[in-house]
Amino acid sequence: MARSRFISDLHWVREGQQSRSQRTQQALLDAAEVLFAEKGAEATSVADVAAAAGASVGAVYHHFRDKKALLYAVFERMGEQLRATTREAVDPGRWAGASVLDVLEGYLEFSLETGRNRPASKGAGLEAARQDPMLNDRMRELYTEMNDELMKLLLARREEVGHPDPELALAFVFDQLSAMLKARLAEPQGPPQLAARSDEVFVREALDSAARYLRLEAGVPGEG
Amino acid sequence: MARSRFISDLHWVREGQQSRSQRTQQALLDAAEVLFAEKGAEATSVADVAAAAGASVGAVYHHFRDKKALLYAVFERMGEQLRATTREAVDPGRWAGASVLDVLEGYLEFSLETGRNRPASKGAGLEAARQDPMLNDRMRELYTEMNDELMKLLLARREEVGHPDPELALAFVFDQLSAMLKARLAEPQGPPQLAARSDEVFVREALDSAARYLRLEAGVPGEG
DNA sequence: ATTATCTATAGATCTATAGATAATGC
DNA sequence: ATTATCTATAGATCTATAGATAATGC
Repeated sequence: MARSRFISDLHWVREGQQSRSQRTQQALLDAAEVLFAEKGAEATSVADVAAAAGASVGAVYHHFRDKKALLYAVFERMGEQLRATTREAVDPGRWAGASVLDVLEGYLEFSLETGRNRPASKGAGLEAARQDPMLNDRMRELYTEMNDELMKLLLARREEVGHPDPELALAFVFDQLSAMLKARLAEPQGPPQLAARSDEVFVREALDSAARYLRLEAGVPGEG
Repeated sequence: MARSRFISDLHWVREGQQSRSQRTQQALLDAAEVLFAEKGAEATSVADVAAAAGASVGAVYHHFRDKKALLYAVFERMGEQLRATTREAVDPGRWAGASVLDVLEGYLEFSLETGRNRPASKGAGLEAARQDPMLNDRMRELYTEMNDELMKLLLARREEVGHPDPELALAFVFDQLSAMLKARLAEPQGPPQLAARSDEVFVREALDSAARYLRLEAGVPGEG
């Protein structure tokens, strides 16, 4: 109790002011995220963001130099989030003893989960990248970093692969899966044939396809 | 000569005025297409479009009621184009005697070619669909129509498929290929692993993957 | 006292129109 | 004469700021 009171006190020394400030800042970011993802950044006025956050235009400019700074902040927040979850997901220790198929399954389920979790975050990040060349480059870096880590996990297991060119084949499968995930998670976009099928079926067939193409020695799980 | 003069005369009866008008209209659509695809429709002003087309703002409003009408026209033009090339590509007569793999190969090569042909057209169409819910629905219809035709071709050949659920498997492969095509053709987007590889390698591996997953009787071309 | 927020507004676009000018068509 | 185009501009946003008001912190 004494300890928790102490921590609380420490917090409260500066928290009243700070927490109010941070609360509005987060509210502004949340609102901007949703609106940018929904209508696009250009179509969203600063007044829209302020209203959606229950704040005023002045508050926006107190927290962010200009509209572009708000766009950058939305992007950065998404980037941090993506980076954090990715770091956790590709931790090599986590995958000790796992097969290629295990890693691919983990990638699929992880992506489906995080993708469905906060759809606006990713949408707003993509929108921000579309608006600004610099952010577009940063987005590329983020994905490259993430992809490299995952490819490392896969390449460390290339002995399992019977395809004549294991590196090409693993890159191809990775491309295949990320393209399908992107299509499946893109909210307002085109209608993939499989949209109606459950995630379980999708994951099962995707892994079956990968296993056969890669010619994995272990064969297809659940089948001779 | 007489005949060609006659036709020319017929043309010229109304063509002077009309052709001038149509030329500017096309120039406006071309300019809008490129700018919408590049910067987005919101970020493109009517004055931008006029300037890029070498015309004036007034000319834009002579041809299109408002900016939204211009957006619709850009979309419609893309739709017509897509529909025309698709009709030609999925003509059943064209595919008499072709195998599942032949059809898939045709789809890949056709998509790669048309996709690279006029990148702005598709980009502007997608952008237009993003701006307006009605266009988003029309886009869905267009793709559904196209997909249905192609799925018909594939389903007519389901006897070749060894996968326990041929309909699911064909839908899955189709999804797989269209997702990969989309990623491969999306200009300023993320970096797929395979971007560096040639189209030939991409097509070859994609077909190999499809053949193995579908368990096609004919086996993989060029391999045992 | 200091920091956060709000209200009101100047200045910069951007859309759309009205009226003038130029190019065809008889 | 009729249709296409241009120039100039009114009216509607939208961004960003300045100055006033409200909420914490000592």
